[in-house]
Amino acid sequence: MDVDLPLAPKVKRPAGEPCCEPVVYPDVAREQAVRMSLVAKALADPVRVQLVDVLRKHAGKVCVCELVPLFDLSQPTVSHHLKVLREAGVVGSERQGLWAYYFVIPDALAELSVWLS
Amino acid sequence: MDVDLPLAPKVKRPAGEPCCEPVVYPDVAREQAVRMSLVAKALADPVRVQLVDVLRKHAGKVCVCELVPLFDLSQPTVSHHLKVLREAGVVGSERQGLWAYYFVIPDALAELSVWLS
DNA sequence: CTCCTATATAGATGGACGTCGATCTGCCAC
DNA sequence: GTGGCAGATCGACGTCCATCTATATAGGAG
Repeated sequence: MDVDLPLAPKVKRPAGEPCCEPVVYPDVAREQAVRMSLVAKALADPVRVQLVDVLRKHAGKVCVCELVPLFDLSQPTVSHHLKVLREAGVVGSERQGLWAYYFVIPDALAELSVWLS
Repeated sequence: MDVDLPLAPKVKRPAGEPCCEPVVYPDVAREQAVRMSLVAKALADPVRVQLVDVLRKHAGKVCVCELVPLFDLSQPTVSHHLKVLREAGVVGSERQGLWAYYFVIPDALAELSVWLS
């Protein structure tokens, strides 16, 4: 019962190699990482990337009736992807009579863009 | 049976508004959208964003044993996230004895970064 | 060889995602 | 009012994802 139990961590390195230097990681981005991962998740589908691409290249509002025939998808599916982008703050929408128009919100992509470059 | 079925599309516009102008969308990016969405999916988790952030700020190889204690996650979960990043081509790995070192592959983020800016 | 350590893999589980058809909501024309 | 149209929402289905525990692999120490 009173034997020496080998419980001490001891951190025995197999050789004299340092491996884990005591480098400090100041955790630069916790909330920032959450924000950027949400934008990345909104872009984690090729359809949504193409939707944003079309909206950005148009530099103005684009009617949904123009977006739907661009894809081999049903209208509800395209509407769902637009909703995902809108809830991520990447695009905005506006109704005019029967039609709905979507546009990009450039600031939403800025943080991720800066971090990537 | 021989009545006039109202099958003609007719595209009746509620008013004289144009709505859908005949703008051509040259489908700038189909495979490109797939590639970028795969990179975005790899970044669609805050843990993976922070992993890439740490690796980029270090500008060299970082041992896994340094990455695991940065998160409140089990070691297999961190290993899983590193695998996701590696399969997306965002990071690379290298074994030295017992330890494994990970590093960023900058070119993987270039396409998405350029497109975002 | 045996023990220990660092990492990867396997299997399970609860939850989220992409897609569809069907339906609902407004709006315009008549 | 009725009818029709654009778009959004709902419910369901199959698949993928993030996490865990448990186990496997592989290399060094003794």
